[in-house]
Amino acid sequence: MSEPVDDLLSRRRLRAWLRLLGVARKVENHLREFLRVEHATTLPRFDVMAALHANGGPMTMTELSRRLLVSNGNATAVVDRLERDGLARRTPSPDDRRTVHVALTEVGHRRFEELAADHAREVNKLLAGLTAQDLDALRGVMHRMRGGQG
Amino acid sequence: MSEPVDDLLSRRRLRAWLRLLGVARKVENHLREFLRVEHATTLPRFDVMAALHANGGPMTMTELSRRLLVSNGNATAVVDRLERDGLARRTPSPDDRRTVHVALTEVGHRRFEELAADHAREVNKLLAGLTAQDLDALRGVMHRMRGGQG
DNA sequence: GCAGTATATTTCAAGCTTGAAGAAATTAGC
DNA sequence: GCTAATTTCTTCAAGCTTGAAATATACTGC
Repeated sequence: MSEPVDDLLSRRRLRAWLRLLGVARKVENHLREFLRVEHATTLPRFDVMAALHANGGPMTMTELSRRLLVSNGNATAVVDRLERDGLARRTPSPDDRRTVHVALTEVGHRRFEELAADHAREVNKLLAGLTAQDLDALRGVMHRMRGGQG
Repeated sequence: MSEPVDDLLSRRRLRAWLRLLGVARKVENHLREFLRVEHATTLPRFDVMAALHANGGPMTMTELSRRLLVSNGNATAVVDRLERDGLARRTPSPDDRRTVHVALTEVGHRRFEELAADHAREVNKLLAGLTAQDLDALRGVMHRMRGGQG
């Protein structure tokens, strides 16, 4: 039940994945450091705030965890801390008493807007070497990569 | 000290990064699940074993943490668990009493070889949609992406 | 040799993350 | 309406991860 993986293309795919992962981690580490030093916050917090901000209205915990590709237990923990710091707020859903609506507070929105601009600049700096052609190519590759899985 | 990031290329770079991160997380989550269900292990353990296996001889903790782009405290923790499970072994360096040499045990090597083959197959499956041209393109893009940072 | 500096590792507190189990509410089938 | 299955969220234990402090050793310049 396991054919050997030794043809050229397979090997190249594995190398490509390892390379991709390495580059992604390096960029992620850089951004984590940037958020910590310049804005005294963390990547998970930023991700949650970004999702809530982008969504316009409030989200349920499940929507949030699915969007961010993390477990629901994780979403609970990060939102707990954002709420503790006054950046997010939970309100019970009027329609469904199982669900909670999470949204940024006014302070949270303002805070995120500051963060987002700097974050975008930093990403742009890190990816400054990429041309429009690179972005075109990457777009296609990411699309076909994502297609491979459910 | 902060120019606005609103030109087209900058915006595309940000979107490309978010896309890349999303795809990488999805693949990573899939592999994590695969390792857990099929092999009762975790991605960090796999990464450490892979580094030790690939290196041939033993590595120091610092070499290991730099290779994997993680903190030294993290390397300590994962190696602790691998050692506890009899898969890795620490031996004091004869040359430098500050450093430790970490290596896989015999069992660790055998275990990793089983894992590695399956892991490679799984990656190949996830990336099955990528052609040789995609891999060429990705290679260039990753190279230019990495060039952007220290 | 000594003082100061740098390096290697571990320890620690805090936070992140997961998967499983539990509590509460909704939905579906009868 | 009742029961069973499903959904939503939280809690929990374990593990992962970080950055900083502590410890121990090695190096460098006098």
